[in-house]
Amino acid sequence: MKFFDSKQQAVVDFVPLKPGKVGIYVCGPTVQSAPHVGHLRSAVAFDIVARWLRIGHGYEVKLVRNVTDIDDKILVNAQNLGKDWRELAVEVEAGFNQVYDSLGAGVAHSPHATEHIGGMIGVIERLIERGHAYQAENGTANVFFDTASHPAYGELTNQKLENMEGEAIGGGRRAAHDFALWKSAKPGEPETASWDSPWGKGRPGWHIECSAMTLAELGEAFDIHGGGLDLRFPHHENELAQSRAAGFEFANHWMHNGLVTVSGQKMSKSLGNGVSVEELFELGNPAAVRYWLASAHYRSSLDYSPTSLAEAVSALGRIVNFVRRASEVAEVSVTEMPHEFVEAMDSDFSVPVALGVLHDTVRVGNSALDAGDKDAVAAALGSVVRMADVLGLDLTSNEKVATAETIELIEGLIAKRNQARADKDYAQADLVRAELTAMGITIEDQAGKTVWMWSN
RNA sequence: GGUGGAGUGGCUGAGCGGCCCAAAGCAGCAGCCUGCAAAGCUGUAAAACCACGGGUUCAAAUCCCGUCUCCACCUCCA
Repeated sequence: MKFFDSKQQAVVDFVPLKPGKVGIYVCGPTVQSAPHVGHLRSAVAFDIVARWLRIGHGYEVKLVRNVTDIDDKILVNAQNLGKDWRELAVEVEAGFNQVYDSLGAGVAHSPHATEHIGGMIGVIERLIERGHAYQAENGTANVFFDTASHPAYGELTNQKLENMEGEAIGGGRRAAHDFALWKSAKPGEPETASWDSPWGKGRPGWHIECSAMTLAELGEAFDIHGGGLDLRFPHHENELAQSRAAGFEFANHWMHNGLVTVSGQKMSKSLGNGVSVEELFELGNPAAVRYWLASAHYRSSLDYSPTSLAEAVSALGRIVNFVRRASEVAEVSVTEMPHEFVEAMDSDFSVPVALGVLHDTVRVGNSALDAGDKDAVAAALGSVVRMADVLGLDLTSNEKVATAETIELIEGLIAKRNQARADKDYAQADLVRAELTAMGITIEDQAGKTVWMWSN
């Protein structure tokens, strides 16, 4: 299989460093405030990558997504809310996890920055020993990475130091592009937000967290480092520089997912055009949201609009409907995935193409249903279920989950309507149907029976 | 100033030298099915002349050159 390596800027054949095993590290959220759509896109994109490597290739995949739980913004937001920063971090993280889980994009390994302070100090010490980092000469505990000492700096984003805009020199920084590895504790900050280090009390810089956590979770060399396109610079560039300067192989490949836009513009906190997760879930169930998030290639930008989400709801509904109908006449059998699907996934995770194949299979299956060809139905069903599994689409999301009383009520209404139909009292039948519709229920008259499901 | 990416039907969105008189989904129209619907099937319209102008090639949406427009990154951001 091949995918686009965003460091090499080329499509490459993927060969795991260790046969049969794949290590992936994806930059997770800074738990400062509630998740927005961009976080979801990244999570779903890399979840699909991991699923495909597992299901499609049988690799043993370790997918790590970190949690940055100490950061300037967490401290500021906590202070504004009048609560302990650690409490805020825990709360926000719980919110993230709930959303990730509902989308089927939860992760088994989620190291926290605050659990790896020791490892970060270790990497920093190593960098100082090797002459790639220095403590600020202004008497603070600040430690900076010395970009001038690392000629490869800029290799990830193909930039030259002299062309880059830099920060103002200050705080003991020697050069504009040197970045903080360790940040000195400042007066007024909570005591709990600083740790002892050889350079004095302080906390880690953002980039060093990931270098230390990849090392702890995946070792000195691992297969894929992923994250949103907006993290390429400076975050990933700096991570790479640190880890390489410290003598580690680091990531063999890099993958970056495209951003979510609104009317063509990047969705971000700073622009204030964020669409909340709640808003999304009002328009579609989690499976439909996932479908939508996957509906554009992971490297393209994905433009948000209520309409595009509504289309995802309909498109997914088509798949769900097929599986529901097919399941009534056939068992899910273990079936091969269509070649076209496999090829699509193998060529840079072309999910949009894969979805096209999935829909083609659904249409074939629907035709088989109409023709009463049970073998063909079973084949299509098995195939669709497997493909949906690869993409992590939950096809049961509008199954009849309801209390016994509700079910009884619904079935009573359906019986009432069917009696009216039998009596040819269609006005009455339509009234009952309207009642059901108002309850959020859609019904389908099939040969000899009427089935119901939740609308949407 | 530097580094990348993108412009394809009404909408979303694939394709990236010949299988493209361009996938799939959504939306539309007609027929079948239905008491009517829903779901589904079948068929189908529109100038999709693939941003624009040149070029290469037997062959270009796909390659090259130029132009325009848009986006991202170079400050925190998935």
